[in-house]
Amino acid sequence: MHNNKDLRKNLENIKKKLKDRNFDFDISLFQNLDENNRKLISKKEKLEQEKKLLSKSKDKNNFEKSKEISKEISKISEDQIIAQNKLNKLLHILPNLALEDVPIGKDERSNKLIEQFGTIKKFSFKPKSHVDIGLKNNDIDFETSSKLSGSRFVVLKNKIALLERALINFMLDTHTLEFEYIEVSPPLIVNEDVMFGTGQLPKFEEDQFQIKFENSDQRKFLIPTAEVVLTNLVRNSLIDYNQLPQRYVAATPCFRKEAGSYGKDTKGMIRQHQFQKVELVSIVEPKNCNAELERMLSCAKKILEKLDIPYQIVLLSSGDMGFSAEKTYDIEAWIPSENKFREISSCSSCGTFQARRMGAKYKSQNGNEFVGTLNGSGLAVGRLMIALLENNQNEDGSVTIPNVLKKYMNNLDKI
RNA sequence: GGAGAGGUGGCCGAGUGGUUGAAGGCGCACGCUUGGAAAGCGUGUAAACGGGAAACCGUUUCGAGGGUUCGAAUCCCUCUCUCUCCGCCA
Repeated sequence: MHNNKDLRKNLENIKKKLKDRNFDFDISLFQNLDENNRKLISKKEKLEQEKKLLSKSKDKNNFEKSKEISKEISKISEDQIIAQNKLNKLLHILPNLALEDVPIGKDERSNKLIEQFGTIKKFSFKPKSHVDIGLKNNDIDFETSSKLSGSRFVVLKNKIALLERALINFMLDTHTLEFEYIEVSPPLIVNEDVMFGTGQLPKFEEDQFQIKFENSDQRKFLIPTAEVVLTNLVRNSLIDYNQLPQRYVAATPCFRKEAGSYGKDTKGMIRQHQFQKVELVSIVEPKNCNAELERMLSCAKKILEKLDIPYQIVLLSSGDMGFSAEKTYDIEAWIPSENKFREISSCSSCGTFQARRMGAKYKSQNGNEFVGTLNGSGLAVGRLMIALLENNQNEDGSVTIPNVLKKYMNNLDKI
């Protein structure tokens, strides 16, 4: 969410920057709604002041007049709330603006390759996909999952289930012990305003799974990522500056409808309605957002380096970034069966965009200011498992367990 | 699910109809004191929105929303959350 005053002052500039985010901002619509709203506010305030004076006078002769003003106020208030809602409807769907060093472009074709790590293994045989590898013992079982839950779910069994747990533990240990993230085990169901805070609502409601409780008209949602809960840990709060930065990590299931992606990645575990993800979130002073983004990226990269999986870093273009982001790096891991890199993490700085939505501030030296928020996958577990299985596969169909993972895998060398 | 008690500023905590945006304490900031620090003393310290170049001014806000009243933190209703006890339960 943007600052209203900034918006008013820099309309043309912001319109241009929103265009870079593929958002067509209607300036005159905004101005009409904004002016109408402000007109009603000042009208209301004048009446309120008048009424206040009358009641303070405690003069019985004024009481009738005061009653009349009350009626007028409630009528104008209704109009004002309607005007405010109309304005909010527009403001709430404006995406964040891209930082200066973000490449401008409509879509992923303008993304910028930053670096590559690791050497891509040359197989002496045709590498199998994770789906085929999982067919052994039926440990990645899509047949059963479709029976249970339909498409885009999976049942993992045996050593593959163990591998999932091992990867989660390995990542959590790395982030907590080496990088000072605080481990959190959060709720997976959250309130509507929490989803608003990080920007999933109102614009992306169709991607979310909604939960309805009995005897309540409140809507709740399954989290699409732990970013939602971890970032909102600081919602509606005022933090002392010496309590920053705060760094949180959580491994949670994530739930997504994946609306609009029908037909895409239908095979295998790449795109599921439910998947495990280890998520990193930082709450920082806004001036430190950039440094923290680099730090977060390096924490996520470290996981792939320890597992010796080749990856590349991509700086997303303005048009390819998520709604709340001001700058995003994707980490893409090498997938042998597809002969290409695929997204396994996305690390974003959101500046103060989410903090405004959440009402998250800190006491800085110059008064109370909104905090900066960042989030990144560290990493997506399902996709990491795919990368690991495929990159470490042997001709006989077995998969070699990397050294760092052995202690989490009951000391197995291979599966 | 039953019974009770609560939700006040960054935090704790007074406050039961009229300058209460709100005592007191803690915290924080600045100053004095000190060789330096701590302690001590003094001063200051809510937010949102609107107007203004700014100083500043105005309105709102005591969990949320309604109601009573000329006037509500204070009275009434609904909702919500927290705590305690009982029941049930992984």
